[in-house]
Amino acid sequence: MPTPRLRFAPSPTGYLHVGGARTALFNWLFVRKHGGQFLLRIEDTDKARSTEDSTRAIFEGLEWLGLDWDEEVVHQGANLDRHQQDVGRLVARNAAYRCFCTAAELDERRNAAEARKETFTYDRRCDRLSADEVARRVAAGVPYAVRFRVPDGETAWDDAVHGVIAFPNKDIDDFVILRSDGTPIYNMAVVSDDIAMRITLVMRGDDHISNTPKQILLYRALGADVPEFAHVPMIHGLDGKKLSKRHGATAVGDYRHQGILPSAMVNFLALLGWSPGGDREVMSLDEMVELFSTDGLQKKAAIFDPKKLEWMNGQHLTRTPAAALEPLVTPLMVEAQLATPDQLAARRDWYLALIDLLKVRARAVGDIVKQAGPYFEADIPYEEQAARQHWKEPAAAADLLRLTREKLASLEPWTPEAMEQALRELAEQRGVAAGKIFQPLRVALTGMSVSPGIFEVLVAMGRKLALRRLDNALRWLDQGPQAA
RNA sequence: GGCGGUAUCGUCUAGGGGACUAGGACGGAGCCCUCUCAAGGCUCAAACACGGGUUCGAAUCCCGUUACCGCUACCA
Repeated sequence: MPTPRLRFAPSPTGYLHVGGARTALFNWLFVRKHGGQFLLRIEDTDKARSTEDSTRAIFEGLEWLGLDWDEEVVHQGANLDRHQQDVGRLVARNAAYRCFCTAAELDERRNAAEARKETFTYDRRCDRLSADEVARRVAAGVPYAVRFRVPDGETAWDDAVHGVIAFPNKDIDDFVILRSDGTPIYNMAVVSDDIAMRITLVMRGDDHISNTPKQILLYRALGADVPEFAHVPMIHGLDGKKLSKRHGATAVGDYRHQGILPSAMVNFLALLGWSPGGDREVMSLDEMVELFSTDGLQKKAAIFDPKKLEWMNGQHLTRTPAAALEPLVTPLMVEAQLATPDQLAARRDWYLALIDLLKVRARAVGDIVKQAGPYFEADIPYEEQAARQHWKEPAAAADLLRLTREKLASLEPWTPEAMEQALRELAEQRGVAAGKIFQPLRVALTGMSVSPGIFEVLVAMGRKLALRRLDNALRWLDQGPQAA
């Protein structure tokens, strides 16, 4: 087997779509598994729809996902000369011919055929023109397109995911390969570029299956080796239709901003249409490289389920070390005005421990920040629901909180074990369930009825801040909401 | 319409002639753990599209039907 050379060839007409990202991922996994090169080609021949911004978005998306590419990025638009030369070779070899039919004439004939409920196929009338006539029209400056003359027979290939697929050539029209303005049609440009890039395996979406016989015919006519093909399934939305804007976020950048980890995104995308076999689900990129095989590629379209992505993200969040999460979390901490980068850096060990404490309960990066407020200096609000439920009778609640404060103020050492012992003792003395101490304390400390274990909260908060929060809560309970 | 592709729980999938009473995961319901919420553990509901073959035996192989998807441009 020659060294594998695969490519990802997006059109820069929007942002990096999750479908494209997944196709890129499969290409990348194949190359990193078997060795070889993963190349990037920007199909920017459609100048009207291509933008610099979306090209950059594609690079950023791939980089974020960790899909690095080899060699220089190829811009299809820069290869116009070669595309035209290849068309010229096909005409010279008599594999293609000039067609003087205008778009308007073609439309008319197509409509007429449709009206008669017939399938329109180009009738090759221009292929029957004499050489003299063709020369005469060319000399006269009559505009022409170039059509590929589809030979008789059948075109088939052994697809790496579908097995043998065959098309009778009679069902393939003599398709245009060069427009009358001299620019190549998609199939022509792709084949010309894939030959030039020495691509050995074309792995792309299965919406290209019916382009493949045309492309194979082109390779052969050009005298080039035909590469292998692997057509991977599409991604659909929850309603079973092709994934589009109305299904919500479709750009990988959207998920990045929602707080999805790249490792989770890549893991989730890989499982949409590929399986390592067995029950493996949560995997790192390295593990996927290890396990990847085209045998595990699915034939049917997969539906994008955001719920499972969230779950997957939660899994990756708990497995990712705090030090790796920190660069993602810190900007959000700063944005939420909880602390400055310098303050966080000054007590990095404490900060990393806090991230470890909160990440277990997070499904998005931002969830860590949402829970982080109580551990920083600024005063906290009390959730109405929490206060109502756990501070039902203010006087009694204040009473218990005061005793709790006393215990904590003098507690030595400041450890979960000591805290637990002291507070359970208190509960016993007062003849109440331990939860009757813990829950009101949780509200005083965090303002919420949900948090990590209460002793973990106390440790992360530190004695000084914890006592201050208790004092604030007591003032609130004694004097009403205004006093806090 | 023509051509091509696909078809296992709601969703992602395991499965490649007998190990299938069809397994796992998400989501749903419930229980356990427990100071709350997550996490974790356990349990439950939930699928081989349909019809014919082939075979001693079919989710697995073949054919047809149906449904869905794609292509059918001087779009990509």
